[in-house]
Amino acid sequence: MTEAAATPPGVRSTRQRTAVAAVLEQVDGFRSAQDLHDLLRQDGASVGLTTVYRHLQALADAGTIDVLRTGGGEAVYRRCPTATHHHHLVCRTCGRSVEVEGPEVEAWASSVAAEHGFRDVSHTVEVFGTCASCP
Amino acid sequence: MTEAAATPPGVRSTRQRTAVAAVLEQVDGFRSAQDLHDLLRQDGASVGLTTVYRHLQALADAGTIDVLRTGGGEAVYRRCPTATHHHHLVCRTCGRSVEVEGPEVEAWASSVAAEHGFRDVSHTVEVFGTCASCP
DNA sequence: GGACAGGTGACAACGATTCCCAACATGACC
DNA sequence: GGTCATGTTGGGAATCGTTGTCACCTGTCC
Repeated sequence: MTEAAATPPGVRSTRQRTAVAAVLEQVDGFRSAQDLHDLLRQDGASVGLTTVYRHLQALADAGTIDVLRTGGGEAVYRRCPTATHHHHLVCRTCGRSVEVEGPEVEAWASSVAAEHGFRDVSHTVEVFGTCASCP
Repeated sequence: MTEAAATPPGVRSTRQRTAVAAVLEQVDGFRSAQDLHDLLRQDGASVGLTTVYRHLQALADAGTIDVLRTGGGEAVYRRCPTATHHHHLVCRTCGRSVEVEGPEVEAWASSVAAEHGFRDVSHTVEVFGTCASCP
């Protein structure tokens, strides 16, 4: 798999690609592919579901958007302002999410992995809760 | 559906229930429901896939086993010796997993949540890597 | 204008999980 | 022991999110 920079040579900037990127900018919090597809429909930008999945995957591969798995196994996507490595504090009720950093968590993960002889370490850290504006 | 504590009145201890619990004791590391189903078949204990799912869910609800979601969206289950809250260091290649504790992570999660006004906080922290015995 | 490369989208296929429902096992009661 | 009520089981159908396929479309370059 080759590293795909933002619109590398040979990748066209089509109406659909733009529409998917645009809808991700508009929404706040994590949304499923189907949600985004519906939103696109509502906006009048009719884009096929397959195409939505394709672009989401490309964007995720490029690191432009973040992907999370819900408890139900559904993938949810979000365009994050922060390009650097970070984690999320997600509201269980409204889906709103806050980007958070945790240097101590990064340090803990590496030290724990090293301690047990694990290499090529990656980690998933997500915090779920109910935000202040939700009952 | 009633809340199922560890064998509450009205819940029978059937052959299938025992078999599912037993196979979880035998295996090391996280296994998918279908894997466990296959293992049961191999052991001669024929249990329906539906039943396997049912018991895994019940055990997970009761907190007896831990559930993780793989990148592919598949749920994997493991019986953990440690009853207290902990996290996992999982080998990407062989699936072997080590239970780890991270008081600093717990502290970080609560403080970050509090800082943003989130209540009823839970978190998922998993560390993936390649273990010492895998290439 | 024509050829070409890549993008698109309707639909089929897929894998994991859940639903449904008839058959079954068990314990309680007579 | 026989009957009944109730909870459990399991096979297959259904569902859901996702991916693959393939004919068609669109922009670009000559």
